[in-house]
Amino acid sequence: MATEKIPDIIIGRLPIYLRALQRLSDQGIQTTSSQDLGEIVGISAAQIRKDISQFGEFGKQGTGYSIPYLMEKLRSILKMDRVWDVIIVGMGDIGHALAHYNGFANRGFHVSMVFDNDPKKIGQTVGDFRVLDTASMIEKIKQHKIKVAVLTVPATAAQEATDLLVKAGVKAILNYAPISINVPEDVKVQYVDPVTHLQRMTYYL
Amino acid sequence: MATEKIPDIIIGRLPIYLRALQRLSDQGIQTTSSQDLGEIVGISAAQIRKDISQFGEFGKQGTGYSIPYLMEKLRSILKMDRVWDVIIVGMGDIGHALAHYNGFANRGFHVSMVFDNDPKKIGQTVGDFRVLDTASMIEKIKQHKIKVAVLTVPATAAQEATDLLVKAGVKAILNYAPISINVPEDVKVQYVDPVTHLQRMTYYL
DNA sequence: TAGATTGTTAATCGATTAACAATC
DNA sequence: TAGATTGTTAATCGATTAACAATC
Repeated sequence: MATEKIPDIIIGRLPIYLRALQRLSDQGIQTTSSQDLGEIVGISAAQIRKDISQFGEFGKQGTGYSIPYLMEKLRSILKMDRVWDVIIVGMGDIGHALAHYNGFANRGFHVSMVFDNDPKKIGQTVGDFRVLDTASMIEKIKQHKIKVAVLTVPATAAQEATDLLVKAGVKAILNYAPISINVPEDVKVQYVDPVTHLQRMTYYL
Repeated sequence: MATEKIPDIIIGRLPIYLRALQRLSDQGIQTTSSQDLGEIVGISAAQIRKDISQFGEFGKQGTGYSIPYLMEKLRSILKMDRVWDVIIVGMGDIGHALAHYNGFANRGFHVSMVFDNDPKKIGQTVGDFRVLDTASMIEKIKQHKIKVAVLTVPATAAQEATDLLVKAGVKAILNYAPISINVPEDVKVQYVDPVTHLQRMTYYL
């Protein structure tokens, strides 16, 4: 164990472990090993053990890891021992789909508001939400102390929307717009662009 | 230059460069440097030069890279000098959103068919598509020689659908189901799971 | 020419793997 | 106890960065 700085690449694997553990847990399985887990997620057993051991000794020699215990630890490490309020910015098709997505609730996130700047969309209902005006976004974010946002605006609007989010105090942005966005160092961004992901694979075809 | 095996991590950055170049090109810009490009995408200039130089000498000392020329080269490397037919499997909210997404066409992908196994959805119209029965999927994939699929089924159906895709000859799967899927070595998978991506960031909050 | 920027080398830094003592 | 599996070390492997000669 060592609580120095943990590489980002390790942090990136923890949610994958957690997801697999949740799945095993749903199947009523109580215990797993680095070997088992590795086969499920496609990562070597040695790496899984090394990753987990960065945070403590959560396993037992001979028997492996208690799934509920390891999940609790991983959740706590990832700050998933609470529910995070999230906003969705941009009510196009993807924004709609995410507003309806029921996979957030039981995995630690709660969509609390959705925004758009199109007068035709503002005030309309999407799923359980009324679409709010982007003009009021900074205020609303500050009011609710929102730290996490999902960006589903067109590429042309992405940087402008990002700047608003940053100004309001958002520290984590999941960006569905197909463009790189610039943020201060203390703001994290993750990119979801179907085309970019597809292009990563066509090289090998 | 060296045409040995190129690391996957480099291949993964090329689509990001390409996307940024497209954007510069749309703005009428003809030339860029590793410095410029690096600032846009948040990657060091040295790394960009090194990545690009794996494939040839595409720049000019003193002036940098011709954007049209570099784009052409990157497209060719990524096999984006053609249009790839893609199918979407699973017509839930995300499948719907992707079926309507107009960002595929001008970036090298063409959605050719969409599938679902729900009798209520089969035969219905989604965007420009008629929803086809998953039961006919293997046959249709073989017939059209489809190599690329987008998987937007529920987690519980993901492995089964994957097995069908693999059996039919699909070699690249963009998986939106929140679960790790197992495929043979010669099949590539990219994962898109909003929750996993969000959890990668909450650690830092 | 002078200035700018590439492509590439060598050095550094970081991540992964293999192996095994410890121990449940 | 015997078998299994962890946590950790050392070795290997790979990626990034800094620096600069080459050259446009």
